[in-house]
Amino acid sequence: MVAKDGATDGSSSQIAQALALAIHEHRLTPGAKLSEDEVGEVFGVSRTVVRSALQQLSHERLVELKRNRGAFVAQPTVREAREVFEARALLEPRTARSAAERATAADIQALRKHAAEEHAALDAGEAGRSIYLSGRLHLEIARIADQDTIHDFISQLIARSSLIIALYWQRRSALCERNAHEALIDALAARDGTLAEDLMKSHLLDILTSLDLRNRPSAARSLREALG
Amino acid sequence: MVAKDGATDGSSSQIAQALALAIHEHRLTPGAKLSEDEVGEVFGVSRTVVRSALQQLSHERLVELKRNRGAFVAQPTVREAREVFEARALLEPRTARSAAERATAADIQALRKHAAEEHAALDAGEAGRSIYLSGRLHLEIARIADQDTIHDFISQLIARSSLIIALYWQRRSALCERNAHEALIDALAARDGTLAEDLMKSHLLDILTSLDLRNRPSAARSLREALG
DNA sequence: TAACACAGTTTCGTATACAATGATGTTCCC
DNA sequence: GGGAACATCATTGTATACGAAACTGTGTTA
Repeated sequence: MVAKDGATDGSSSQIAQALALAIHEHRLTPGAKLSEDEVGEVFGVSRTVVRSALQQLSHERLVELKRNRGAFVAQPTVREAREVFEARALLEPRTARSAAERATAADIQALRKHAAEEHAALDAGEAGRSIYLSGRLHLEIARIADQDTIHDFISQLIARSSLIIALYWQRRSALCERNAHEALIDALAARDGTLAEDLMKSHLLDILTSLDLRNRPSAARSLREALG
Repeated sequence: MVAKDGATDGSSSQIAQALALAIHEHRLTPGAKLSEDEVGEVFGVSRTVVRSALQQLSHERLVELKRNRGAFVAQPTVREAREVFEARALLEPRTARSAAERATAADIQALRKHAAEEHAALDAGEAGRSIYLSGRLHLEIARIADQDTIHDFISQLIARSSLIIALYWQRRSALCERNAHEALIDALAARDGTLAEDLMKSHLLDILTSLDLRNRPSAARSLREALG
């Protein structure tokens, strides 16, 4: 996969992507029901292809399929939240190191542009989009490391992180991100693999500790509203 | 998931599991075509549920779905082979350390039983089954570490490794496995996390270097023959 | 008033039918 | 005889239909 998704097998993958984006940007919140009929009507396809899309998302752990009950946007538990960041801690620091060793000037430029977009979204008050773009930055780093398999794993973990943040984020300490990403990109630009690895490690720890892993506030919105 | 797969949503997952087992044990070899009609006839279900099963397997990278062409048992490239073991090198050693720190007496006993089965299969000349059981041993270690998310990743990597071995294995050096697994279990039994981590790391390296990552011998067998 | 039972409605699970795409075999022309 | 265009066939992609399971609301009863 990486950059362009050449293997998209038509409509079902497109719908899965659209739904995933809506989830990433928190337009669809954890617990929201995804009725097959309703999704099918929104996208103008039959339930057959919707089922295929939902199954894809279920395998990425973005939606949960309950037998005879339907599909719902996943609600990661506290335990799952810890596990996801445990896995990221295993994968991303070493990947950041590889990325630092491989990054080209064009890569660095793309990363900076990405970070700028993220800041712009944050300044514009689009919190959901900024979180999505923040995840994309991590993914871009994984892409630079040029390991598709690990990239795919990180992709899934970031997607789930988006859900986790939606559930367990506490308002304060929203600005730590900015400096962290800047420093990371600087390390990559300097080809300093060790520094990049350390920064990524502490960055992930920062995110984890900024979560409130006790209670679970939630808010389900309707599908049609989220997809407009 | 881990041990019992409570979330299996009925027939399609069962069929996916049956096909996965056939692939693990090399009764279905890389490149083999999985016709929807044929699979449906074998299992006595309609194409609808077969498609669902094949889609599951495609997400696990065990089968490749080619649009308008059908489903085929995946044929990992040399690059994919390297990537899979790269990912395993990132995940499994640290997981082995966690497992060593958590393993109970019952866990160790289960591991030894598992290893015994593996040896028995190897002695009985059931190469395919012994490879499958070898993978299961790695998976059991991940289960002991009690990290479902990482466990799932490792599960997928081991499944793909089975395909890689089917394609790139060279006959000689079949016995290194035996000692490696014994030593690993000993380290876990001794609660020596550092040793377990090191052993796992070198064990994975051993497997990788025992592969011939240049040419690709392959042999497709018919579906009905493999499934009896 | 609260709890239970039942029927109605909605939604999912699976099978089947039709349309579209790619593969195969044949024929015709050079 | 070789190759290209075409027709036929097989297989997948999608839609629809029917049966089954679960949720909802109402009415009855203790």
